[in-house]
Amino acid sequence: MNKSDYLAAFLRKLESITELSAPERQALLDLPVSLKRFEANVDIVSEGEITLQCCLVLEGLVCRYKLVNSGERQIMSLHIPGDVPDLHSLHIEKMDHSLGTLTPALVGFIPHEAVRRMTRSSYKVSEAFWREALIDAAIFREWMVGIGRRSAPSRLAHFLCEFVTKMEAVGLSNGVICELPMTQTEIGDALGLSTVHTNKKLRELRAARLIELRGRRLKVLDWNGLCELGEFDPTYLHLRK
Amino acid sequence: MNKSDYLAAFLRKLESITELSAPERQALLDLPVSLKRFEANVDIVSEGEITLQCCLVLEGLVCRYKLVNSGERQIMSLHIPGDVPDLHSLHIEKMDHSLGTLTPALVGFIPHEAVRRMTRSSYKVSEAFWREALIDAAIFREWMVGIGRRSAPSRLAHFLCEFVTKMEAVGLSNGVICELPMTQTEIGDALGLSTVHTNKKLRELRAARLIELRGRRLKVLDWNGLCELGEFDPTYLHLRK
DNA sequence: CGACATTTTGAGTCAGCTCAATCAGTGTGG
DNA sequence: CCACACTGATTGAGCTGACTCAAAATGTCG
Repeated sequence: MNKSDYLAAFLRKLESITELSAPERQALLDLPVSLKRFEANVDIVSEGEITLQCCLVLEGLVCRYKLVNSGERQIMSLHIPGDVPDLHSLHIEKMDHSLGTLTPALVGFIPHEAVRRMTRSSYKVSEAFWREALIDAAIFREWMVGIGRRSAPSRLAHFLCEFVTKMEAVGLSNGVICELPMTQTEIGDALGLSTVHTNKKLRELRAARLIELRGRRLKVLDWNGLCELGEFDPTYLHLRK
Repeated sequence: MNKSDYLAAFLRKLESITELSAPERQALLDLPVSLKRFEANVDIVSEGEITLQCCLVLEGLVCRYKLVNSGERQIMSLHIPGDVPDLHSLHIEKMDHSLGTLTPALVGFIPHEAVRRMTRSSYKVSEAFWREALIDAAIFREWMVGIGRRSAPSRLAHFLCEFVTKMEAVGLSNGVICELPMTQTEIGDALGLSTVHTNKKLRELRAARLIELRGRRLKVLDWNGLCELGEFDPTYLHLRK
């Protein structure tokens, strides 16, 4: 795999939400990227840091999180290959949260400098990135609604629907089966639930024959049932097609 | 009050987060705005609509919300004079949530057309708006942490700290006293709490001499105590100064 | 003075939490 | 191949923060 294969994941992601012209695509492929591997459960960028580069997830699963004083963690978003989870650092230098790995990961770093040069030379690219930030925000809102107003089983169902949909959009799932390399504690941290409760409700989803979940592998047995339970409507993901 | 007085609120808001040059300021003041009044508790834009204009809050309090099937509401953000709560509609046409008034409000509408012309002619303005969207997202994240991982009293305290801070940034509070024209039901909807529980915990904050809250008027008696209880750290608001 | 919206209170219930084991899967070294 | 260590999944037994229901008190405004 060479550099443009890596950037291809990024392109694929961008094109799942926006249309790009050939020169724009080329400009993106020409971005300078330096690669770095991380093991599982380490920070890529920590809260409070000032960054001079954006990071691009190439392999693995990455999350955005914050810790509260009691020591509990809230995971605020998940990032799969193709995502640039800290594009916002381009305009907001100081991180108000951390970015960490959930699995071993391969990450590409692109200097702000280079990204800014590109967004300033093409308003199309600039608007594509802006749009990407807006979709991120839409996902935050949807999670907020879930945490604030949905029951644990519904939240769980919604979470799984969203994950499969996002994985499918970048070709990492067929819509039925995908890798879900998170522990139940981590899933709970994303949904504002305790580990024990997450376990019990996950068990119920299996008992209801909505899903199969063994080890890191998720299989959706009843997509409609899962969507209904989670009140999942993918509009907020604003995917093309 | 004439048109540029209205746009001045918007400018003030933008300048609380970004620096603008004189020509940029002028271009913003030249934007075409049409005014409309709304009574309390009505939608300005509803979920599912496709919009061709951005709305600018000039007077009153506006919120972004979503309803879930059980009929419960989650308020996802509050918008005070100077805010453009649906700037995102510029790049995401279909609303995935509603925008409604909490009080009678005066709203200005600016055609997407005009905004887009301006953002495309000045990358500074474009980046200012982008930055604004990123700050919105940061606030969503912070609310998510609160709803997911903080106790009711802590959430309440955090909410009040944030509200006063935002009001102060646009000159609508002196940091101690401000209008908070929301019912306890609405505050609960913003925090993912029931009305009754909101009432009881608010009462506790008063009993602890942290705040005074009568009618629509909030007075902070013990700012440090309130911040501590709410674990309030304003970094995520990314205000200048 | 109504009529209506909002706040407050009390009582009882329950979803989700904590604590404390136990079980299962995986990897390691001998 | 087995014993041990470690991580993650599961279970059971309370506990409690937050919820619902219902009613009373208070405020607001034409």
